[in-house]
Amino acid sequence: MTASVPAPVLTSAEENYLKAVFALAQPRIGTNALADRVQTKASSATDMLQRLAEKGLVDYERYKGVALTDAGRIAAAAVVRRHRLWEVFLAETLGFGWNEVHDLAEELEHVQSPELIRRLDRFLGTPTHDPHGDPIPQADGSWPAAAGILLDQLPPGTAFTVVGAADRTDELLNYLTQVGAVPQSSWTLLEVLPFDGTRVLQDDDRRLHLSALAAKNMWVQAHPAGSGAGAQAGAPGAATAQAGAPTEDAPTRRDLQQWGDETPFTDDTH
Amino acid sequence: MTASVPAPVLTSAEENYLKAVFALAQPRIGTNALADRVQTKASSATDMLQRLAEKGLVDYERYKGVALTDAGRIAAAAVVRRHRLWEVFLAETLGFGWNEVHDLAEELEHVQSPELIRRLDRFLGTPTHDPHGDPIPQADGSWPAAAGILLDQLPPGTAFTVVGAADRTDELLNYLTQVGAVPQSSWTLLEVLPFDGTRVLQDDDRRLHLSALAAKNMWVQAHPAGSGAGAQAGAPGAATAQAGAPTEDAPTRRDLQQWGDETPFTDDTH
DNA sequence: GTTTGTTTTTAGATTTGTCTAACTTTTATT
DNA sequence: AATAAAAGTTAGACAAATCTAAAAACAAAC
Repeated sequence: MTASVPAPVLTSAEENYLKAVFALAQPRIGTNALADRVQTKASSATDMLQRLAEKGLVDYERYKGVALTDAGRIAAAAVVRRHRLWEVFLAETLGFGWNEVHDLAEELEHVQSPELIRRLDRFLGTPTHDPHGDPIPQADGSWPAAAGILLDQLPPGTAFTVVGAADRTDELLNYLTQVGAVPQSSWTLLEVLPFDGTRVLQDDDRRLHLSALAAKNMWVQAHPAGSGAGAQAGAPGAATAQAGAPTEDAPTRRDLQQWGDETPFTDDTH
Repeated sequence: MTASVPAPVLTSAEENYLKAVFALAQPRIGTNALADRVQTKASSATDMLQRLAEKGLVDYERYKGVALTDAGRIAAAAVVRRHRLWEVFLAETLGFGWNEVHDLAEELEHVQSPELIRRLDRFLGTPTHDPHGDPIPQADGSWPAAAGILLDQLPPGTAFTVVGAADRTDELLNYLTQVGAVPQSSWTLLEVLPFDGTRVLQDDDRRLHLSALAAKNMWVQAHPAGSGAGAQAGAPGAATAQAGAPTEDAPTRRDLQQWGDETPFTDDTH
């Protein structure tokens, strides 16, 4: 039954543009930058912007770029919410690595059903952050605070848990996965080499050197001061791989207590 | 990232037509019947059939209807597999009722990723039948046998478990859901009224009258001869709603031991 | 074996989303 | 300010998927 699928309020293409505007429009964003982001040509972006403007989702002015309207911001947040919930599902429930979830979530996010998202959210234990540490817009429209701080800012001698990556490129994610610095893994920052800022990390059984650049792009959560070696910040209740359905592969992060308040909003809305 | 989604081998529309041909082409199916099924006009069906024929998926001859080729049969089974696995997920994991899963699965089935389906299948415990009792084509291409027999055929005095419905219309599913004759519920067939064939069922605490027509459209599995009152045929290991994610709503069936061998192939491929 | 009626196909148009190529506006440079 | 470069827009075309309207093929009935 093709027609049993209800006509979507927004097409997948419209949602993708909206998400891109949301991600890039600090105040406004230009046509070229937008086209670049959604992998089309500027002319296509112009067309779409005019359509979105007609629907009242963006504030568009010829030659002056676009910004989201309030309605647009709400619609975009809904798409981001769907995307990130699916990412959590793919990582935690199905065991995909954090470097594999994005593209699939990109497809799943366009399935239209508020009820589906509500149930998925509930099943996953109402997570606050996706496997990359990005905040998941909540059902009430609120945005959780950052999942942690950048490894960059952590004082030496501190034990911590990896909770995400500020840079979600395959290069970084694959690298971190390979060396085992994945979400939920715990380490101690032994020292910061004075020469180039390299971070020396210690695991239960491995020692790892990370470049300053890598450290600047890893979200971590420091363990409470007086906590022992294997302290884990993870909360129970969320859905991990289950009995009868053994999933191997990369582990992922879990919802953790909040931190600062300055949601850093690193441009990308994956 | 629009372009990060790989170009699909088949578009959603192509998959839908394919599924329809698969469902209806006993030997062959006419253009009108097909158009009817996919909710389009005959002219659109003609266009699409010519495209599918070019791709080698159907054997199409002007004015003579279509049949699937071997390649088409394989492709169609893959779509049906995806659809039914998602139905199981929606029902068992997210707690949707069996009358709600079809439309959503219709959207989810077009997400392109063999790995996703492999993991979903594993997570669900490699189920053999969907919430309506329809067989799920297995990864190796095999088709499980029917989930049970029709309530129609059950001798009075037998205890049984509901495992599906041969008619998946909203009318029947909603009705059965309302009276509690849902998948995994257990009953005893007390008697068949001689006048009109009404079935009298007995629950732990309720008595229920079902019309002969309803009985003819319910898949049930008889409990083993010497089993007591609350005997349950359900196997463990599959994924139901989990801790931290309480899902209410309708329960659903579980994989059960096989039965006959004549997979009845009731036309519809939902 | 024509005629009538149903089924199927063709022809032409429409919508969405895209493209290239050409043109216009804005911004930066000298 | 004049001009070159960059950014943005318009125009025209195309592919997918659909539609309506009209023509063609087939099936039956008389």
